[in-house]
Amino acid sequence: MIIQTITIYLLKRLSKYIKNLNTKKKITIKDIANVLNISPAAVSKALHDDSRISKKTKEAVKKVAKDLNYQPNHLASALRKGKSNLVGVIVPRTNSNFFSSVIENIEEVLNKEGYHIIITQSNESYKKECANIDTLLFTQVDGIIASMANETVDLSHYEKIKSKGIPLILFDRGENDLNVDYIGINDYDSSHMIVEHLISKGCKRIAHIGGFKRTRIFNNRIRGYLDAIKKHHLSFENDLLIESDLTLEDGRIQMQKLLNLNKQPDAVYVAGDYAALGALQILQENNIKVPDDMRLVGFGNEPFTSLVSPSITSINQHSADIGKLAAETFLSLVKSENLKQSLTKKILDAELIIRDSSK
Amino acid sequence: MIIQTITIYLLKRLSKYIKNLNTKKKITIKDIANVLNISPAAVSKALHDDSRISKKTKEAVKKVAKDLNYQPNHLASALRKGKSNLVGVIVPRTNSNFFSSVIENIEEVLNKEGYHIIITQSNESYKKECANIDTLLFTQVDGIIASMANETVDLSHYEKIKSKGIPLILFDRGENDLNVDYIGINDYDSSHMIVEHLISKGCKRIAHIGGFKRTRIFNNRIRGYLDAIKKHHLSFENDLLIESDLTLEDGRIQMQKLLNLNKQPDAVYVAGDYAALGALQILQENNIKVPDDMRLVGFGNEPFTSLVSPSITSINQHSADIGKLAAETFLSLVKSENLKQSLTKKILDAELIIRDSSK
DNA sequence: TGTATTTGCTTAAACGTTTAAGCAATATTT
DNA sequence: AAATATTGCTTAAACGTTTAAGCAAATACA
Repeated sequence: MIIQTITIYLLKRLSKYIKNLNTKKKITIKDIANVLNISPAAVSKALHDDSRISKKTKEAVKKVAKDLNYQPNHLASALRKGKSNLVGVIVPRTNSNFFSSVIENIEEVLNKEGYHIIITQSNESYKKECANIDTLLFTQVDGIIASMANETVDLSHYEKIKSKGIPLILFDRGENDLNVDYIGINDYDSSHMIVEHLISKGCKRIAHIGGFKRTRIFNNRIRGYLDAIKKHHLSFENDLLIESDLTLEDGRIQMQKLLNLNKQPDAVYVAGDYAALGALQILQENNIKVPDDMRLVGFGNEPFTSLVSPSITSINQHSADIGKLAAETFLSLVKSENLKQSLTKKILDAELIIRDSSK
Repeated sequence: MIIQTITIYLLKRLSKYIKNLNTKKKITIKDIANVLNISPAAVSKALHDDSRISKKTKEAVKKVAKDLNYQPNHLASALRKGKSNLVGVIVPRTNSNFFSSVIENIEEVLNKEGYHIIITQSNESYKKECANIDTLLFTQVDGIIASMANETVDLSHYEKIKSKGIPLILFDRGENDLNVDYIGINDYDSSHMIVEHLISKGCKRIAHIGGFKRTRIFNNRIRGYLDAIKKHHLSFENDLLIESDLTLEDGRIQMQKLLNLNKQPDAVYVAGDYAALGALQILQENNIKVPDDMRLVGFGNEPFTSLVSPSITSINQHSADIGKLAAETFLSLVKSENLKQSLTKKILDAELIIRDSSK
């Protein structure tokens, strides 16, 4: 009898609030507290399964929260707790399978720990990268995981992140001078491996359409290429080493340049798969048989490399592992109280996937 | 003399605070207020150029803010003001030039009004799209501008946005049932235009590699194609109409299917440029001359369409205008007090860009 | 039985901002 | 000179949450 009375009483209070639902006023923890005649603090604790709240209260709170369609205000909790549970991710672009796979895995690891991610793209532009960092800092992210734009040489905007005491993790496109955690593959070794593979197939004039020298990873690939050439006493000509932005379009342009040489190469190693695809198109348009007349190797193991004909030999960068490691590095940084970042490199070995284009 | 004394006094206070900079404590307006011996309210107003604050105070506040490297806490102001100045953008993917250009223009328009954007990608996945919406609502965005994933049929997660009273604007991939603002091009007419262009070139068996029927825009393109075929009394065969996810890879696969038919088509209209590129690759690998043996038309006017040879005829979707219109629609919605969204379509006319592949 | 511990809450302050209201002091108008 | 308006601030509350501290009541322990 008494219980029934109480129930009816509560139902009345509830319906009063549900009526107000129409008038767009946001439901807060206070509203739930009012319905149940308990304090907002108790509601907050109940929603977070605090051990000092009775099971009965917890259930009641959760039921009312659901009935009222309560949505927690992230701004308020972030402000109070001093952390936003948001992590910013900056990539040059999201179109490549490599970056989107890294992002996917970052997200997977971080979601499990209650973090959400905000993705931004620099489009390889320094200016855009700065703007992205500003947006992320503005949003009060708890950390930033980034891969640098091609254009970036000045690092002051990254220093800004560090100076705010926010964990910064770099992957793929990193920079030693920043003294932060870095996750990547062994570009030098991978490059070396590619050249030796081509040499083993009898190639004598191996060209390299590389990325920009100023970007560390591309520089490493170029060094790996040069050292392997030197090691095997092959002739090196300046014309055979080309810098490129590694887009499909530029791959076409640079390949055409190589074909215009007096002495054409017998193999081309392109530091990116999209540019390699462009190169392949030009070769086919010029009726040059791949791999018979010219061997071709890409980098990145984009899905299409196995789909085109001939399929393109490439390097698998273990994007999933890189993403997971980056996220885990962030988590371990926020868990360790005294944030003092240092240059900690995690270098994964890459894998050469040999396909028709170099057989 | 007095001024000098005051200056020295302030410098001392300042230096005390600057010393504390090293101990990572965040600088707030309170700190600035302490340095200058004024109230936090005055600082806030000074930073916002309130007319009731003297020029002298404003300058002093801004100087100290800079010296202390003050960064406003967005969470606090968002909480207090009840708006985050953040707008969420959801796209199927950011790789296509169309979407990245739309995003760029959204950003340009919104930045001018003090808004920042958060980009999320659905990767054409319904599940991912729901997760994106949750992240954006969690971040308390002031509005959402979205283009729907291919997979999406259930609209309840979009209804969730509407029910929270947050402006929702759809573009390109929209859905009438949601009754919100929509910006797009006239897909039906564009499709019609393409078919008539091909007919004018003497084509009799025109195939269409289209998107998924369930997606409104692709359905419209299919209807435009069918109606144009019917209007000109061309024969229609089921085999000539194919559904595709419009990736480069699938373009290759579907083109191959068309080539395997007993009676091959003499023209192919592909509803996306990437898939059109894939189709072109297959045609060239099979030594089919484009446009002589087979005419080809794409959709979207991606930059590479003009770069490949033969260059590909395509439809310019006016991505910049779409982005600007979407952003402006959002702005006008937040400015109008009583947010009551209705199905307001802004349909732009598209433009057929005729290139070598259909000449 | 009395004492210590645990349970289940409440109170109140805090996070960093913005803003309505108010109040002197100064400037302008009559 | 008195009345009014403007300038330049301050005070205090608010946004919605979390959390340290505290306090009764219930339970456990000796």
